[in-house]
Order: sequence, then C-alpha cells, then structure tokens
Amino acid sequence: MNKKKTTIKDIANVLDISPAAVSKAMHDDPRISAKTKNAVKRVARELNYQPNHLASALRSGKSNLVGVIVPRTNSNFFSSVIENMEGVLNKAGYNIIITQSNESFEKECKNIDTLLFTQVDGIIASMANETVDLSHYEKIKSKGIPLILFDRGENDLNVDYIGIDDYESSHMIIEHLTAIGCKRIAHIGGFRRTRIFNNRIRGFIDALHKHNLPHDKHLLIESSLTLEDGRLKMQELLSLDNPPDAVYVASDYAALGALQVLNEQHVKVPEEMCLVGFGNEPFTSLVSPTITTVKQHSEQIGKIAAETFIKRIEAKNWKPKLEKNILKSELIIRNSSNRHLSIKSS
Amino acid sequence: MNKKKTTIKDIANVLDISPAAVSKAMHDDPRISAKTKNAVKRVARELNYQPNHLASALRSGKSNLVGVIVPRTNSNFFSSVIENMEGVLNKAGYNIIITQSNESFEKECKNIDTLLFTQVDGIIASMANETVDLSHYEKIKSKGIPLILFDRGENDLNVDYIGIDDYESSHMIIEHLTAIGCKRIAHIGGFRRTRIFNNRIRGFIDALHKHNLPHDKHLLIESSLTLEDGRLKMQELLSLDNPPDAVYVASDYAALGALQVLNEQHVKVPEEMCLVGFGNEPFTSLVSPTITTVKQHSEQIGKIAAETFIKRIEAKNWKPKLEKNILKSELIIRNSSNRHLSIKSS
DNA sequence: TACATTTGCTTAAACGATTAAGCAAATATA
DNA sequence: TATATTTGCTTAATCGTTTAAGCAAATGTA
Repeated sequence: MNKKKTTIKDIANVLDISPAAVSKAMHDDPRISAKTKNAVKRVARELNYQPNHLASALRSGKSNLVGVIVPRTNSNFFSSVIENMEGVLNKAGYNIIITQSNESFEKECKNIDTLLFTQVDGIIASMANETVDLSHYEKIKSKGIPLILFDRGENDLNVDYIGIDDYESSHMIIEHLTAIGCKRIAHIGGFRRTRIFNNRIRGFIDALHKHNLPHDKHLLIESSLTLEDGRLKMQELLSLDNPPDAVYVASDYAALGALQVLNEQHVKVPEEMCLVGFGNEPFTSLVSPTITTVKQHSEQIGKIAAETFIKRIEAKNWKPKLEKNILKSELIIRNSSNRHLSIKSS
Repeated sequence: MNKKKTTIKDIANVLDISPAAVSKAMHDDPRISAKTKNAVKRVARELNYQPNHLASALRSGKSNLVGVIVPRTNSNFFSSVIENMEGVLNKAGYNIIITQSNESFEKECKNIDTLLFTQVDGIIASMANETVDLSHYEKIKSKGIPLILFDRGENDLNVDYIGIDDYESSHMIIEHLTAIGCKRIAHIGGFRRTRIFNNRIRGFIDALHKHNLPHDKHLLIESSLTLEDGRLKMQELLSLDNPPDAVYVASDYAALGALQVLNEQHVKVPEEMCLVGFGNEPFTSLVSPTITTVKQHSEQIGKIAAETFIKRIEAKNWKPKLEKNILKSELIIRNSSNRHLSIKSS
C-alpha cells in the first residue's frame, strides 16, 4: 500500500534532478531538454504521479475552477445550460463546481461564500427568485474575478449577461394567440422585481395594446410560478365574472398546474381556453394536451456564457461592465393552442 | 480598491503579533488569551479577512470538500438526494461539489479525476448506466478517502451503499397488480448488469412464481429506460400475439413513454392495461392518467449517505468494506392501476 | 583564442496557512 | 526564597508547486 502520494520531489529524486526541473518538464518549458522531459513523463507515469491542485493553485493564484450557481438543477433548462457550459470550459482547461440556491436568497449567499472560499477563478450564475439585495454579488466583483449572469440577471450589477429577449417573446406569444382568435388573454407572470419576468409582463401589455385588446387588470397576475401556484392562479382566473379565453403562463411548471385545473374542471383546451407556457421543459410535449411553449436555446446560452468567461479571464486589465448578449427565442406551437389542426400528440 | 486579499500576516502586522498567534486565535486555541482572540477577530472583520482555503487545505491535508457524482441532476430523485446530503454536510463543515456523468462512462471517469484533483475529502456517487468497468472507482479507494455509493451501486467495490430494496419493491408491485386482477404482467426493466435493475428483474420473476403467474419470455424486456425507449418497448409488447394486461416499467421516464403509446393507440389505462412506473418523479402525478409508481425516499437516502461519509471520515483507521443500508420503498397507487375507484386526478 | 550567446539545469524564495517545539514571563507550590 | 508549572506567545519548518534569478557548460561568433 503506497498511501503517500507521489510529488514532483519523488520524481526528482529518481532522476537525480531538481524538483524545479521536473515542474518545468511537466509544463513543457522550452529550456528543458527533450530527453529530460521524456524521462520525467515516463517516471511520472510509473509512479502514478497526480499533481497536487492545491499547491499549484496556491502558488500560481489560479485554481482553474469555475463556480456555477443555479436556482435548481432539476429543470431541463438549467441542466442543459450547465452541460454546454461544461463542454466549453473543460476544453479550455477549467472544471466547474455546481451549486444550487433552491431559489433561496440565503442559500445563494452561502453558495457564493463557498465558491469564493474554494478560490474559483470566476462565477457564472442565474439568480434565485427571492434575490433583491445584490451586495453578495458585489462581493464577487470586488474580488476582481469575472462574474457572468445568465437568464435571471440584473442590470444594476453591470456585468456580462446572456439571455433571451423576454419582451419580444411575449410579443410572439400574443401574436400567435390573436392569430387563432383569442380575444381575452390573461398572463400568469413571475414577480416584477425579477427583470426577465418584468420584461415578459411589459411585452405582454405592449403586445395587447398593439393588437387593440383590452388590458383588464384581473387578467394579469403575479405568481411564484411553481406548479402549485399555477393551479391557484388558474382557479382565480376561472372564477372571474368574465374569464379569459387564453392564458400565457411565464413558466412551464406553473402552466402545467394551470392545465391540471383546466382538465379537472373540464374546460376544453384549446377549444374553450388556449394555454401557453415558457421554457420548453420536456413534459410540455408529454402531457395531454401538449403545451405550447417558448424554447430558450439553453445550449447556446451555456456555450456563450462559458465563452464570455474565458474571454474575460484572458483579458488582462478588464473592468466589469454591462454587456448583454440577447438571443432570439422560439415559439413551439403544440395542441394547447392548436385550434386549426386536428388534435394529436406532437 | 484593495485588490490584494488580506492574510493572517496582515492581521499580525496590525496587532504586532506573529502570524502563528493569529492562526491560533482564529481556531480558538486554549493557549491564546481571550484579549488577543478578541483583538484578532475584530481586526479580521475590519480587514474583511477571508481564510485562504487552498493554503489551509494544503497544509492540513483536508479540503473539507465532498465530491458528488450523479448520472444527471435534472431528475427529481437526484436533485432531492443532493439537497438533503448538502444539508447534513454543511452542518458538519463540509461543502459539496456536484458533477454529472450524463450516464456516460467516460464522463464519469473524468469527473472522478476532477474531484480527486480538487483534493476532495471523499466521494459520494451513483453510477452511470454505462458503467461496467470499476477501475476508476478503485482509484478512489486506493487514495484512502471514503467512497459512498447510493442508488446505483456495485457490491464488488466493497464500500458503503445506501439504497432501497429493489427486489422487495418488485414484489410489492406484482402483489398490487395481481390483487386488482392482472394475469399477464410484463416488465420493461433496465440492463441486468446494473445491480438495482437486476434485483428488480429477479424480484419480478420470483413474485410471478409466487403468484402462480406465467413467466413468458416475451414479457420481460431490457431497456435503456429513456422515454424514447419506453415507447419502443411498449410498441413491441402491444404487437405481441398475446399482449400483457399490465406493464411494470423500471423507470418513470420510460413509463411515460409507454403511456404515450398506450394513449395514442387508444388502449384504455387502467381498464385494458395497467401501468406502473418507478421513482415517483413529479410528472407521474401530472399526466393523464396519473401513473402508479414507487417512492424511493430520496430525503433519507441523501441524509444517510452524508452521515455515513462523516462517520467514515471521523473513524481513524477505517478500512473500506461493504456495508449496506437498505431502506423500504413505498408504492404510490394512482389511476394507471386504479381499477376499483372512480378515476380522477390524485 | 577570446568573448558572447544559448542551453539546461539549480537555487531559493514564495504562495498562506498550520503546528511542533521552544522560550520568557507570570503564577503556583513547597 | 527556590523551584515547578502554567500561560501566552514566537520561531521556524512544512504542505507541493511555481518561478525569478543565477550559473556552469556547450555552442556560436569574430
């Protein structure tokens, strides 16, 4: 049992050279001869040498670790973003550390502390729903390491941001719903304090005006957008004196809750009520009827976020500033708003 | 702008004491006076001191980091396991690093390398579907750090394991299906080489015998258990000369695929065909009809895995050995196998 | 041959914290 | 008062790696 790990010193001893030479040989320093390099690499393999990350990170001040903070990993969107981010970062020699805030502000603060403590070289994050106070994000900026936000971002921080055009997405949805004859369109939106949800709400209102549709206050509801809350808000809408003929929900989970209520109360979808979700979660194409939704191009968001990080870390004297990267979203029309085609699973 | 981070040296300079005294004061060493301790802590706060994890980990040989490997984080089961693991570990002063294998053997190997490279104090893992060769897991053991497996484990590694009783779960399911009158029960199972799926298959076969039901070879199919493969395998079963009257699928995702096919082909569930899934993913209670499934107590699995890790790390001269912690699962009966009650959403 | 340059290494300091060992001063014990 | 013990620190080594500086030997140049 060789419990003791092999270090560059061990390799140096075997070859009777200095540890410094070994270190340089491993990093292909031009001032080390090919013969020595080969010998070092051979012995390293033989002794099963694994470089000690802590030591090199301590000395060089670079950990090659990128911290990632997401509200939850159990949504397809975030899981896909992470996967694509990881692909790009791994190729560039970085490894990622995933943490989840569970939509809790307190947890998000703890995550940031953990990541800074682990000496990550940068942080890529999407904010929790609860987050309003941004001082803990300022902490990242003040450390001088890159901070990249995606999806749930905040302009006030003046850092890079990658996301989709939420305002425009709402327009796309209203356009589609009016085209199929909807006259009273409701919106179960997120909390206005979150920028993306605010943008969706603004887009919703402006699009209604554009199409000369009534903007009834009762038809615009803020929600935590969980499945359960989607159910409650749908019940609210159904109990109105003059209920809507279409509902645009700002999250697929809440849309699913809404659909459950509609099914339970035998409201025919899409005949009596059209439904549109947001996010293109896999289940939207699995439930009955399938749910019309918005695809956010999580692959691109992940890749671009990672590439932005690399760009920032490689730029020598870079100062954080607001730089937005807004991608186009895509409306995926399914049966919950399909009034002209025969209804079958997509 | 104070870019340079404060170190114990800075604190020492302010108070005109040695860095060693500062370090000890921070750790409440009994040989440091209360007065000095207070002064150190005050200055630390004033200078916004953050201990350098790399340095302390390098010196002490402990990183207080635990690596977690899961197939994917976007399932409710794993996401919940992680959440509960984290709760216990944080309290004990550990932070976790989550990595996902995406069910790929190669990715799993890379993850292990990353985690070992990051000098984690231990690893808690659930194996990828693809994994057959276990040599990379041996690498963890040979480092002398604790390895804890859950859900997808492997006895051959002789390490701690936390999971549910898969064999018994199959019995529960068959018991339920026979009780409601099913006579020809099929099983879309996972690959036999994965222990948990093999146990479910063994349980399935033994339970059939126990209830004097036929064990038709065509009614037992191995599958990758993705949604798509669930569809394909269901189509296979429906095209048999003598199709089954119930299907037990070893994963909720594949069960959902099966349900789609049944709905599309207008096979009435549960009247003509009963369906049972596995895992209690949220969507099983959301689709129509709702799917009967098995709850795995992810909260407990996460907690126990974390507690086992702590137990191992605190035991001085502990040698890895097989120690199983098998939890009881729970059958959640929903409409897809509800033949006696009126059919409504649960 | 005399000097400059290049090659291929070595030396030694550093990164920031921990910790065994040591030492003077204060306090306790006889 | 003389000695032992405790208190409260300091010194210096260490963890494993990186890297600036330095220095012989080999090679190139005039």
